[in-house]
Amino acid sequence: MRDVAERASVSVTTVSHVINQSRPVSDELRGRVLAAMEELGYQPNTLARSLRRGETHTIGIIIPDSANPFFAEVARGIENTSFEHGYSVILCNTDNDLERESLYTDVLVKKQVDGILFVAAGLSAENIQALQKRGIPLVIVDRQVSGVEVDSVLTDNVQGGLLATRHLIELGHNRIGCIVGPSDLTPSAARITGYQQALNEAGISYDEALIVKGDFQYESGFEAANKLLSMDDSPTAIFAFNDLMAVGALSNALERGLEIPTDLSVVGFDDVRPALYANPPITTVRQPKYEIGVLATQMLLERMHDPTLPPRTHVLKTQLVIRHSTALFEEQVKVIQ
Amino acid sequence: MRDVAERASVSVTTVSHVINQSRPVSDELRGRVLAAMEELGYQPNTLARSLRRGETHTIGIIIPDSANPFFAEVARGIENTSFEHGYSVILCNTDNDLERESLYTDVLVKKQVDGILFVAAGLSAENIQALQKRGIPLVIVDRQVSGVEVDSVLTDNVQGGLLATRHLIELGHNRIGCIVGPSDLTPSAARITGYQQALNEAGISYDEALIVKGDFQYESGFEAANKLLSMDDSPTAIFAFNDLMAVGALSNALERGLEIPTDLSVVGFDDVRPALYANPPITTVRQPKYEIGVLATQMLLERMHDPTLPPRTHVLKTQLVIRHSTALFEEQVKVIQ
DNA sequence: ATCGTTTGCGCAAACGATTGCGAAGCAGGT
DNA sequence: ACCTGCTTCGCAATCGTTTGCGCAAACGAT
Repeated sequence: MRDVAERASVSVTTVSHVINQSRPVSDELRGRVLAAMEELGYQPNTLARSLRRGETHTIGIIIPDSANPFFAEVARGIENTSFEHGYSVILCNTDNDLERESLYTDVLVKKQVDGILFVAAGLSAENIQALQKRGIPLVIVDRQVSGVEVDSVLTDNVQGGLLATRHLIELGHNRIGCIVGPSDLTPSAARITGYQQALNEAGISYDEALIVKGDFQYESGFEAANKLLSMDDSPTAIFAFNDLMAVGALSNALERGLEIPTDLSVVGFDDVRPALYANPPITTVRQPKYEIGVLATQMLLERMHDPTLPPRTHVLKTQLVIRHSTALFEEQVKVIQ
Repeated sequence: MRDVAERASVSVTTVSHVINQSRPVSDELRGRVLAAMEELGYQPNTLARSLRRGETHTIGIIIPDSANPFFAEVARGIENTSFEHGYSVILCNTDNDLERESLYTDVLVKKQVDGILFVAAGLSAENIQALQKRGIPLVIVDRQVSGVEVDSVLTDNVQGGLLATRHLIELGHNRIGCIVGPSDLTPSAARITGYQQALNEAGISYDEALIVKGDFQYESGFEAANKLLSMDDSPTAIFAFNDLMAVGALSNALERGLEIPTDLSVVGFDDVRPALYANPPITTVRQPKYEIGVLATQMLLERMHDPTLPPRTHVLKTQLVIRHSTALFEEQVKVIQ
């Protein structure tokens, strides 16, 4: 910058001001400065600027696993809109490990990111509160965290659970197996609520035996279905709380010679690609994953511009996507007869 | 830092030196400084340090699409080992767009990342050369780029193509459809070479009609299989150049009532989760995706430590993973008879 | 007593920008 | 001739570190 100033016979002050258009500069000088910058191939030093201005044009995203198709989509939404607004993103996978989440939040504050998008590893609010104490703009995504007032974008998981279960009930099922997620993850709890609500509406009693716990991975879906389908009075339909487990359940059913959807209906959650790839393609509850990322980023940008904003939370609706893994229970009965 | 110095009644110089252990400090003073730091909750300012030292402890990763299961795995390998070594990663998706790749390389140099992991968007070496000119440590991953001498970690795609095709040939197939990728991507070209080589070995003539182009996405695999399977003399086996297309091909075959592997064998490439999820699970050529990320990161770290190193390139072997989408052609014949 | 070595520490100049404050020049009004 | 107000610009402090250079005390060895 000093070189530019010298070459243009002006002060660095002036150079700075023509770069940032932060105060009027005569056409004469502006021209000289621009020319000098051009000739020297000058590029402002981002670090120095950040140090001085206290903003890095970088945001952090804290996420359980960017290789999980659900989060991968969300992350793309984030990365894309960040890019459009001139922000870079630092990727932080926690593997649902609170320790790692804590280490990464530390890194992000040290790097002075301008804001953080946060998918909590657990329900502990500690790391989030630490960030709030430091006044770092923050929006939490997908998983609710109690005990903090903070911007958030969530999906209506109760509605999602309702949609899936009602669909199955309308098809005539009344023994509906449920492959749930870890109990410390809020989305799972909410989907159970939706499930129960739908049963209530239909006057079907809730049977604890039909609930099997998974961990949102394919393998656990396979195992869970294995339990469910080897019961004496096995369910005629399975509602898995994400698509990966649904695909696992499907595999298990297929492996034991069941025909889908004739012998068993299965519905998933999320609408990630693997649900579409399956044979038959799996009926599922769509979450607007990419849009979640976009929306969360927009909220974060707004908060960064105006930290005094009152905390807001957006709750996005889900949508039932009917494919070919679900069918009328009557038909199944007919087939048996 | 000044506050710390004041409180400990020492100079900032000394504070700096106890922090960095960059020169001996008496136990007396060190104790005072440490105490002062503790009491004030002092944390060194990374930005200022980076500005001064000229290193950011940040690396950039330029990648076509982090939501693609293949790259997602690679990225996890990168992120993980970066984290272990105290580096953060800035995620840059290019969508195979050279323009966007160029914009992102600009961002990364401006942000003064210490190094870059680069999966080229095309075969243009321009952006890479720009980085080399600036002396930024760099290793390119997965896709070869000609015209530059640069560290790289690649997979032996010829061997991969060979493995897959040989497997099919050993099973008695001699009309093997091939769903290839975009011709400007080096891995695809190499796999074709492997395919042809295997045919040669077996004395099977190469039939251009059996080659259909896809774009590495599920849908294109579906379409390609559709072409292949509606030919008069349709192939008895299909080799798709990645798993996503293999799954697409599988779906198409299933949809037209074919039984897999009885009526048609299909093998994929990469060994991503969707290949395992499929029914039947798909035989595929495994690339050590996560390890690619790890290795590439290690190479980058080494290069960062010693920029004078001669350019090295690691070529990783692939491995055939036999699952249930491939079977003997004789059996198929028997079934028909 | 003198002399070279360590050892321990601080001053002040970088790193590359931004910005409050003030000065100079010039126009117009009295 | 003097004051006022506007436009244009530069000085120098600042952001929070690192680090070359120099100084002083301590220390054993001649």
